[in-house]
Amino acid sequence: MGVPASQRLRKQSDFRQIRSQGIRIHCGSFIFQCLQRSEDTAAQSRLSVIASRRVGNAVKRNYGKRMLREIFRKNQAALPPHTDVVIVLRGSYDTQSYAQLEARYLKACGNFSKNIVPTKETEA
RNA sequence: CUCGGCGUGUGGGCGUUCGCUUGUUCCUUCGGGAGUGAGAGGAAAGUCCGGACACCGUAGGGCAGGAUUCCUCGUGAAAACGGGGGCGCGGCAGGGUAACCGGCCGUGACGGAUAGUGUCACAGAAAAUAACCGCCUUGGGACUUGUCUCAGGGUAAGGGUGAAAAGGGGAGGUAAGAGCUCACCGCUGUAUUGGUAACAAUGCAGGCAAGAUAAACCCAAUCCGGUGCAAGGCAAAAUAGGGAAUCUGGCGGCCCGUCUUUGAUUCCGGGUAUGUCGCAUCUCGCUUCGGCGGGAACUUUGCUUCGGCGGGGUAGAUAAAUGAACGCACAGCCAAACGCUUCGGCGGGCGGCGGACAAAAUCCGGCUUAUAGCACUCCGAGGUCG
RNA sequence: CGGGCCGUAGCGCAGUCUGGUAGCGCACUUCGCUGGGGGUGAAGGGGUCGCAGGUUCAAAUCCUGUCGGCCCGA
Repeated sequence: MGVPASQRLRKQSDFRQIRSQGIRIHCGSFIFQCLQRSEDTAAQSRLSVIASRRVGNAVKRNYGKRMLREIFRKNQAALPPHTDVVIVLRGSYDTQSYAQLEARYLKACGNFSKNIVPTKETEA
């Protein structure tokens, strides 16, 4: 796994919270969901990749998870701090290369940052 | 030489950088950090079998249920696999006038149809206690005097139907027929011989009594307690030892027996489904001392605990670790110039694309299925040369 | 990891246990009733029974293997 254990999402309650309160961005071959936690919790961003059986066999599922984890690891600076990310993989991911997936991921991160920053300013 | 097929083996290599999981050593401000090792497969897959291991405790007996099924030898804990043989079926070539015979190759879930029950559509008289037509015959009647008709009897040789028609095709025999009789073949029983056995050969007898189906029920023999790592242990947390029904007994298919005992079972509702252990050092060969057993006192031989040496192996994740980027050669696919051409193509390689099937999840042994390319054995087809 | 169920006409399902004719509803085609549509009536077409092999005279059905889909169990 390209991400250490402290940066993985594990609890069912975390998934439920992100699913209900987070922002969802469609990126073609995957769905990007994320939520910025309050600042008193752990400082690092966290990730989880979901690949259902509809995506393909075990080899295809694991390969997609690894690529997206690698993208997350290399581009942590693109995210606001202490953000939880859930990526739902779709079956058509293998039509795109690693570089194409990375570009879509960075675009989604940029959209998320633009959405989240003004709300923070109004709250402040 | 090319192409195709069955099977077996192999299952992309090297290097740099950035990362993940984990064993171990050291340091630590107990958060972690540093060093050094290890890190998917032949099928990890499907979950079709068998076992180890764990728990339950009706593990005793019987019934039910399930599994297996020619013989023999070997490996193995068992499932299973392999060698050889027997029998049946199919194919090939050969011998023989023929019946048939032995040979090679392939193949078979290959116990039992005289233990019993069931089923056999349509067609057909009849589908398993066979009389429709036909053949033969007895008695009565009619008349055209050898035919018809009525009542009865015998007959499985012939007819057509069907997947299958009651041993086979001949000779004798008869009113017509019939294993009624006879020889051969086939069948059953029995004896002898050969073989460890399955089975085969021969003799004698019976005299056709015996259709198919057991991947229909079933019978015979052998084996099987149930549940499965979501087994189960520990720790922590949470909560309402709540409500209803049934039975007075309950207990993992049922009964007997046994054990325990005053509550038991089922349903509804609620809560928890977190961490950790299980969960990763075994196997093979040789051998010293010792122990047990065999043998006859010595020599010697079989098994085995703790050791020693050597070979091989040694992943342990849990929203689930093996990845990403780049470079170099080696396979493979597409393919531009250009050359040859019998105008069908062949050679050639600028350049581009780019690694088969598929990923551990308690472990092990099998089975089945999926597999690009390469190598090898065997088989088949085509071409060329001698 | 361990269980269970289902693949039959375009769709939803019977038939499988107990072998022999593949059927029902909606949909589809043609025709009639109507000026047309809807509705209704009549007639008709359409199925390798998931795939492969085997048992049998004969397989959707029995047996074995395999592919796909669905569900349940802490």
